[in-house]
Amino acid sequence: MVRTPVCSDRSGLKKGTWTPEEDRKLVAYVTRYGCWNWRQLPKFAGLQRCGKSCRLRWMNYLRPNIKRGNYTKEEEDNIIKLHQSLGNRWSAIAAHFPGRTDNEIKNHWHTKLKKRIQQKLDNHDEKTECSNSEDHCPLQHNQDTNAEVHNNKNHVDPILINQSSTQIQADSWPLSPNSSLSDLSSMSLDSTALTSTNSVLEDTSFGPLEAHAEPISGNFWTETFMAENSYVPNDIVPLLVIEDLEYFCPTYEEELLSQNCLYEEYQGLFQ
DNA sequence: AATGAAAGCAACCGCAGTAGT
DNA sequence: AACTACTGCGGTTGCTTTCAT
Repeated sequence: MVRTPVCSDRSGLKKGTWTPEEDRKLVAYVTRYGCWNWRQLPKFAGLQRCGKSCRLRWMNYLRPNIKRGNYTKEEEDNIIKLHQSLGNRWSAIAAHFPGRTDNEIKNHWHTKLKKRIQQKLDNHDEKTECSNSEDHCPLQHNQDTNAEVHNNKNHVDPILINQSSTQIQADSWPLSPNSSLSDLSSMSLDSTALTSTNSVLEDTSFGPLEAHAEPISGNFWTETFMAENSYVPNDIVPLLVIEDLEYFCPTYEEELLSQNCLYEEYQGLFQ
């Protein structure tokens, strides 16, 4: 059996920037059916994309609760600390920052933080002229040890051992790979995602997926929801799950209306 | 206003890890 | 144990935007 490439142009798959229409289709599909198989998903969602591309788009931009930009000083300091201890393990670093993606943190590191550190190093070198003793260059020393740490998968993150920062709560904030429907009510929506989500209301264009998708039932949504949304704030869970199982998606249109209602309710909680 | 350089960012690619058979 | 199918990760690319001249 020959494995077909996950990403291939031979079948005319599209590459490059995602259009709002593609976003809408992806959000609509994942919102309704979840990510049961990324490789098959584009076919059923009506997308001329490879599964990998769909996954990336969802994970980095369309997934609910994504935070974009506006890094706080505390976040940046923590990224630097974590990078010193974890090296380039961006997903591990991102796990400490709810709503941040590994890709964005990686980009932020390369475009901002790395330069900042380099400047500090340069300044430090100028002031101390510590060219021959690493004992006098602790930051440099830390960077030098990164490779060693990076190569040791069993390395225990010292920051995790004695973690006092509220920003860093690896256990309580795993970066869920599969946030779904219910998170829509708690997400900090970027404009694209919001547009896409709202547009879902009008999208009934899925074709052959019906044959493959799970029927929408309480179990389907409950199980998916509970499994995939461990980081939904506790006070939202009852609103979304316990009280609203019936209310939750008895039909597609009602489901989508529910999302909007829940989103509005959630917004109301914080006003 | 035009243009080239630099910075920022979204997306792609290839590899590693893992589950299933 | 060997192989396939799939997911996830990190490195990298290249397009777009911003800035400087």
